[in-house]
Amino acid sequence: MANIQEVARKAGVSSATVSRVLNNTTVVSSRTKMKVEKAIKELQYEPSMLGRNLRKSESRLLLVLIHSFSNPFFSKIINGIEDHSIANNYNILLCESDSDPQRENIFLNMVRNKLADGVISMNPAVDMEMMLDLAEKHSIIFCSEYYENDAIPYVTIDNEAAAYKAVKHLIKLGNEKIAFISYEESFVYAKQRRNGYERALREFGLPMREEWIYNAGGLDFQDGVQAVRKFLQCDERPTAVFAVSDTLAIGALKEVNVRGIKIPDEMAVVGFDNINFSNMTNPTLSTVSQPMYDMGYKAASMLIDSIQGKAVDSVIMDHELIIRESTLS
Amino acid sequence: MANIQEVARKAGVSSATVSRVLNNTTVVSSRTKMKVEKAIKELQYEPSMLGRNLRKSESRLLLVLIHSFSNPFFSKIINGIEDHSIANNYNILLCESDSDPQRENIFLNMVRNKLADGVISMNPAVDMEMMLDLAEKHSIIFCSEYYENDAIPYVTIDNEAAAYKAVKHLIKLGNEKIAFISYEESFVYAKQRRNGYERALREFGLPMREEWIYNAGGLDFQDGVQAVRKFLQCDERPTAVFAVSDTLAIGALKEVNVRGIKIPDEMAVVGFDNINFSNMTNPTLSTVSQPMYDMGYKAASMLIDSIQGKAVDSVIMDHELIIRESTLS
DNA sequence: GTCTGATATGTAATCGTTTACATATCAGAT
DNA sequence: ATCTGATATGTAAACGATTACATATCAGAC
Repeated sequence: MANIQEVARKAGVSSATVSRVLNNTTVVSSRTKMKVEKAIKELQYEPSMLGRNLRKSESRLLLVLIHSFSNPFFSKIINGIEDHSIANNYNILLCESDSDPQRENIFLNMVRNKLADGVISMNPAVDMEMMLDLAEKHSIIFCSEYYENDAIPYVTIDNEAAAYKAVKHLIKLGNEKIAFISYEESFVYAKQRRNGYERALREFGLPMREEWIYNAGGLDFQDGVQAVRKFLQCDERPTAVFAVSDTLAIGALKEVNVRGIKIPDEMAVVGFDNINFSNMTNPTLSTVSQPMYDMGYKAASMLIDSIQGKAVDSVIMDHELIIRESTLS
Repeated sequence: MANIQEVARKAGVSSATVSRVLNNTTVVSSRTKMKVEKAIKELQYEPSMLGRNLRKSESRLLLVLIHSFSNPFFSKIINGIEDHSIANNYNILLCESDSDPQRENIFLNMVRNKLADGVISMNPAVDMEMMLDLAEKHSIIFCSEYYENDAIPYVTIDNEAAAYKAVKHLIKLGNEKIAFISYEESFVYAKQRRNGYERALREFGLPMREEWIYNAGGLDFQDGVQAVRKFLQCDERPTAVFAVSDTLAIGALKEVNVRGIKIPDEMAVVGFDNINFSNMTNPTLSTVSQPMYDMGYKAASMLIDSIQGKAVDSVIMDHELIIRESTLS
């Protein structure tokens, strides 16, 4: 593979001039420019990013940490991240750290090792201390899940308000026994959603029972199925379920269907995230929609700003309650 | 940020020795080793991949091309790719080229520019000529979708046989009017699945009608919905549907449900891919399962072999027909 | 004919590693 | 005391770009 020196030799100029042609950085006379371009074509020269990256000491790669590919919630966010990154000549290194906790370390080493210029973390299970430490020398943005002080900028929604709105909607429909499918309340988003759930119940003077709260072991459909099985064993069977995630809600829907319980009359269900599927279930699922694409786009924009040394502020985006058949009589 | 020279100076050795300690490449006396490790710790030194990559002229990055994140079919494959890559000190650069055809060029430039050491393409819409050209100088593996000569190694399943098996299953259930939801028959996998469909019909002497074949405009749920609407307008209404993708089949299921048509008695449905969600629909979806994780794992293994100059052979993996409620009376 | 400033190009250092080759050191054999 | 071979370390040249600085060229003004 030809390098810049060979191109220079062939064109009868110096490598500096070739570089100038390549980057359009200074004026090069049109005659030399043509000579250089001819040489490039003849040698099928392609500039090496390795050389350029070393010299500029940047990789133009952004690390994106997610918990798991299998949750479709992330795909739209990633679309947003990717679009903005590519438009700014960055590329993304998508890393799933779910399966193996020590894998996270491998990934974060990439930014320490200059293989990535910055990080967008969407993984709520991330080691916060490590992130805080890393943030002192590198650019980090949280997306969706974040750390509850302003040490690291984030883009998210008001989870508490969204959950409150969802539960209030269930209450307005006449439900008084409302169950909650939670997940890992050490995660900020889960805790906030629970707070919203509790606030709504309190505000309307409704009972709050431990047995109506199921702490799922994961975010898979199957975990939602389990939750409903548990609820159906309660002495006082709940008449509505709010889940912190659509995947859980869809599993719940499934199990309610299987048991022949009528939705929403005997059991109303609301999820969270508005993933694609939520519109394809039977019945369709009411849910809270986050502006996923925009969140990703904004996070990427914030990260690139931060890499370039600009100050960035956290953002809280709008959410929306989407009412579908699972709460529509 | 400290570099290797500073570490060397601090430890009172040469940078070569530091490098040797770092890479465990030659024997270093335990006393020097300790000195070096102490210096590394004190300076909080982290070796720069940029320097290393340039020197070794490799990036240790694998480019993975997919059509779209939104099809969950890919997520398991990517898991397999990632696991094998990371175990071999590679990382993956996941690229979605759906939205923008010229984006593909940006991605493929990464391998020309040495930013990626090889490519796994799962994008059936990829520009084949460009890939063939690229394959002359770089390592490329196709996964799932491939090019029908052996110029570029691939890992896939026998799509024709799988489709045949699925349709035969519908026939055995007593269906004689079987519709087919296809998608872009310029894609090898779609064409092969159609061949399997047609072979089954022919073999059992069943009619094959143009109006029972719907060519979807995309792979979204909504496209499956459209397909069923079309089928229901036929003079002779089909009693079964085979779709080239679970996403299409799930859309079909949805629309059939909405119309109040009984599944599977009045309309049986079979999909393809066994995505997670296919088990959560109501009723659950019969489908063809591909060994997605293994396919990804194998593709990564083949690519790394190829990068290291080994010869690799294409692989055809096993598939399995999974029978669920949508074809179970 | 000299000077000035603008324009175009070349020179060489630099980014941070790895590694071929050279050299130093030392134990054990003679 | 010298030699040998093994072991440990150092020297310096890559890898392939970018860029500060120096220099060459030239048109126009005097």
